[in-house]
Amino acid sequence: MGIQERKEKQKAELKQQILDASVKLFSEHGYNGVSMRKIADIIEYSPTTVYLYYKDKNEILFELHEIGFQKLGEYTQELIDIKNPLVRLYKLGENYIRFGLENPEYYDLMFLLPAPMDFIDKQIEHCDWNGGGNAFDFLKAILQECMDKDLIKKWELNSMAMAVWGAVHGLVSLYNRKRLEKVSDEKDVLDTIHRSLNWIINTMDKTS
Amino acid sequence: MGIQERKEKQKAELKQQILDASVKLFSEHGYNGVSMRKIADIIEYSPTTVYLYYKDKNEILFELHEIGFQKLGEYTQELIDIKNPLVRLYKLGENYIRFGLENPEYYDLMFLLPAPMDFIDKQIEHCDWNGGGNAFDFLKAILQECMDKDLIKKWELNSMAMAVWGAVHGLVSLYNRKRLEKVSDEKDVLDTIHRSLNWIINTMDKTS
DNA sequence: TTGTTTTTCTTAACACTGTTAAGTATTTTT
DNA sequence: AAAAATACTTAACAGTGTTAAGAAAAACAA
Repeated sequence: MGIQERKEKQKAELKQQILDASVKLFSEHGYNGVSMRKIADIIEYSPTTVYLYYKDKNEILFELHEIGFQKLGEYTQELIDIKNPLVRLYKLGENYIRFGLENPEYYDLMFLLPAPMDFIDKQIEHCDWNGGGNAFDFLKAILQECMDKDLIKKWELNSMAMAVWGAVHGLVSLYNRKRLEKVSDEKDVLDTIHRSLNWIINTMDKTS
Repeated sequence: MGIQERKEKQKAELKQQILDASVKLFSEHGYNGVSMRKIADIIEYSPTTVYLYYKDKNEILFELHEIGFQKLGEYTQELIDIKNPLVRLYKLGENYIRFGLENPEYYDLMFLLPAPMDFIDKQIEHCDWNGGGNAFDFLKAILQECMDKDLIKKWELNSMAMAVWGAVHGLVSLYNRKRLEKVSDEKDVLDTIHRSLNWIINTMDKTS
């Protein structure tokens, strides 16, 4: 059935076009720049056609949030060949923060906005948060290695990982949402953020 | 001029009515339940009248966010007579987290949503973030006392305070935005959050 | 008391938003 | 060529924040 095949290819192509249009709008005008009607304008179909390819707007935002995790992956790729796990942890923190500050809109989608999680929750079939889960596992593996090599105090892994993630996420989100500049000298907030990360690693470090 | 006086009192009363209606809507239906038209419905005036008392919606949300800081203050009142500053810090963290989980909509307004900060930034007259500033100073004072009493390692105060705030804020916001339950066992996420706080304090504690 | 001015409030509109029921074109199959 | 299935659109619902222009009410002056 060559026709069936061709039709499915065309459908996949249009679905990709919709996603491409969404990425374009999202990159150029951020979260609020993405609307069903604007997507429809770009692909030159009516707004309702978009709903034939994506269940709702949340599904599109979910796809965008996945792209965000791909980008975050690129920021953490280079770390794998750092031998000392505590140094690796420090660099992971630095790159996580850098990703968050350089891609605030993607960061919002990944960690701040309800939309992508709402999509996951409303899925009938079981659907995990793979992006977040993998990133968290990566962090946990480093922390486990730090404990194994006796670089940090032993502790229940999950809670320690959540605290570390919470700390860097807290810094990024407070900065992006303009809270830090209101309580600290506006000129060197960025420096202070990095000193914060330094303090965290330094305080964890058993050998220091 | 008794008339002038009475008119100003009436104006103040209507302004308060608008705020009361906003609080009611916010408490019952959250952030998305507050709209200019719904406020107008409750006070039984036309939507445009609201604009004669508040510049825009952001100003109303700013007022609500201030009420949130009052509520947070109630959560931290009881701590002042805890002698050991490290224990006080621990209890502060506990109560901050409890506030965040018990009042997620207020928490959003105070630390997550752009609206109240947008209002501050667009004010012509200088306008500080008093709520946030005071809370941050409270935290800094405790940390300074910990350093003075040699309970924790000495460090530049601002960055340490930002790291601690970032950590608890990170935990609260990741939980409220449904990220933690996706990477950790859903049943004991709350326990894990508290173990995270324990780890932070324990890791800071020089004497442990 | 009448007329004028000032203050207060409303009507109507603009330009959007996500989403859906119902109907039209187009394409494929019988 | 007729029937069935697929693809797409029109029009509407029910909202959103905000503003220009005009009406109603109250206060002041003659």
